[in-house]
Amino acid sequence: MNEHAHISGNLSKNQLLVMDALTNSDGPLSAYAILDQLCDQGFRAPQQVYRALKKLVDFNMVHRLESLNAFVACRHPGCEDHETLAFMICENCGQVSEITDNLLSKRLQHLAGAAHFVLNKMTIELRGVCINCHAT
Amino acid sequence: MNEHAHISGNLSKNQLLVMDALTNSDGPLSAYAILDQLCDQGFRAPQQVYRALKKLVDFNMVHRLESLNAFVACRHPGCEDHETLAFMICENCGQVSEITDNLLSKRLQHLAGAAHFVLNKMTIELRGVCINCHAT
DNA sequence: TTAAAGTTGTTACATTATAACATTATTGTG
DNA sequence: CACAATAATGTTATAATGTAACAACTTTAA
Repeated sequence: MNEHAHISGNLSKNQLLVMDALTNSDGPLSAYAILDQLCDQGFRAPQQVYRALKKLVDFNMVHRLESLNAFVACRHPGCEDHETLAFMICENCGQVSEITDNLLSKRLQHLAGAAHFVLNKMTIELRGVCINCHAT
Repeated sequence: MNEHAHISGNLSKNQLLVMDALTNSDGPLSAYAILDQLCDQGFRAPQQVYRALKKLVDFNMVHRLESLNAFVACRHPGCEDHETLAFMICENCGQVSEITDNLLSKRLQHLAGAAHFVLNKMTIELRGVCINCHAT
């Protein structure tokens, strides 16, 4: 699989099945929830899900939400040119929205730089209640 | 247990044992690593650890690192008046340092506010290599 | 064509976390 | 003090999440 694998036509069978499950879901899914859904398509063991997820995360088509132990399809507009930085996760309805913000990114890089800390990865997850769920 | 429980004299026996284990550790510990350490003191089941951890996290004496599934004693200077916002986690030595930064905090609140998202909790974890570990 | 890399299937196991129930200890109030 | 309410503890069992390891098959590229 080459560096253009993020075009879904290049995905393997299992990768495509897992990607579809996530894309068709309203919100994040756990690996085992995906496994349950894909039993009909022949999935039998968690490895089949985890292996596909690993690739999809590598391809930046799927994000892992650390605070939920769950995975979500990338829904950021313009999936090619962005770097998703943060997530807002509604604790009521489960909806996840992605944040790309240059000021935030710069500030975090500054803080790391000031500490001479070489950044590999940033995990930023905001938990709360989305606009639809606190409509009074 | 009242709102002054974060004074360690007010901790229960198990809470104190778990707190000591974390305080004496170089870096974060998993719940089961704590359990192993405390077998000598009579700990037998994970619940004993998880229950103490829950309280210590409530008291803001311990932080949970979502990206590690591990716990770390609060080492932020001036443990009374701060709100730890973020963590830098060295993937080489395991050291964790805490970040309190007003600009970062304000930016995140602004982003949430702009989306009319009511913030409950922020999880910000920076993974990388600390200054001691990339000394060339 | 054939070696390398990628993908799949499968069994077993490791790690992390919670449910549920019974009991004991501590605290605040009349 | 009595005693109700709250907090803490001990324990067994189970749920949920994630990996190791091995064997086979498929695709890719020289």
